Amino acid sequence: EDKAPACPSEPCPSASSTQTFDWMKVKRNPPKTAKVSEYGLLGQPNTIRTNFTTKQLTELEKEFHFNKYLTRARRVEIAATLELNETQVKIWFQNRRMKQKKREKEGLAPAAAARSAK
Amino acid sequence: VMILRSRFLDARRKRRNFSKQATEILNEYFYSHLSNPYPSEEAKEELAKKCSITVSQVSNWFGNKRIRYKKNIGKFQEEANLYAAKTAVTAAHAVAAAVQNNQTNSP
DNA sequence: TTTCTATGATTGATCGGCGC
DNA sequence: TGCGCCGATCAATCATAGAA
Repeated sequence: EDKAPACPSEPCPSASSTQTFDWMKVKRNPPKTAKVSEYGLLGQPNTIRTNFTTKQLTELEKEFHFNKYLTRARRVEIAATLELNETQVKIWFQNRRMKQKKREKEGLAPAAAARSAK
Repeated sequence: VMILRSRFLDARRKRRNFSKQATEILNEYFYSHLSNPYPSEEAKEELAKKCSITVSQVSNWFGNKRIRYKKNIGKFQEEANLYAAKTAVTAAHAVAAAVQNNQTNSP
């Protein structure tokens, strides 16, 4: 499954014992959260991770407990209220749902493990 | 910038390093699959069991390992050689076990 | 004890695939 | 052709454990 000799795209310039595989070259494109303005020309837009404020997170969390999924209207409303992009709100909910699922999974496993371990 | 970095005293505060054996197992898998260190869900569960940690922790470990490895390959060279030699013998086993986990590889 | 490094966890955002 | 979601992953950062 991974020992295919023809997979690596390159042999690797100077490796003493290991080569450079494709996964080591993977590069993510910078966030599109950019707001062209503010910087006029260059000055790297928002190529960095947005740091949500406690207020924004509190509001998002509150909304999440009310509804796990957002409607377009609600998304627009929240984005405006919290001064975030609709995409950021959408992504936040997406990540939040995954986090929730992960918690439920981690929350039940220990119980089952403890039960079977008894 | 007092910033509310406080972040609710995250859970990551009381962090515990994994046992030496666990790290040993994870590294063996990582270096014996260096061409594609992406364990399948089933492989993660198996590793989690062997290491006595959760599947999420296994995922975190591989995520951190991959990023840090490619960030500074040179720094891991010694470690890579160490495990490469150590796992060379068990490589056949790893491959055999991996055969059942057909991944998706398309350029 | 203080400083620096190794490492586990968190999270905003990206990538590829799927369904509509 | 496009959008939202899922699952996995990336990448940067946080805070601590451990080495120096």
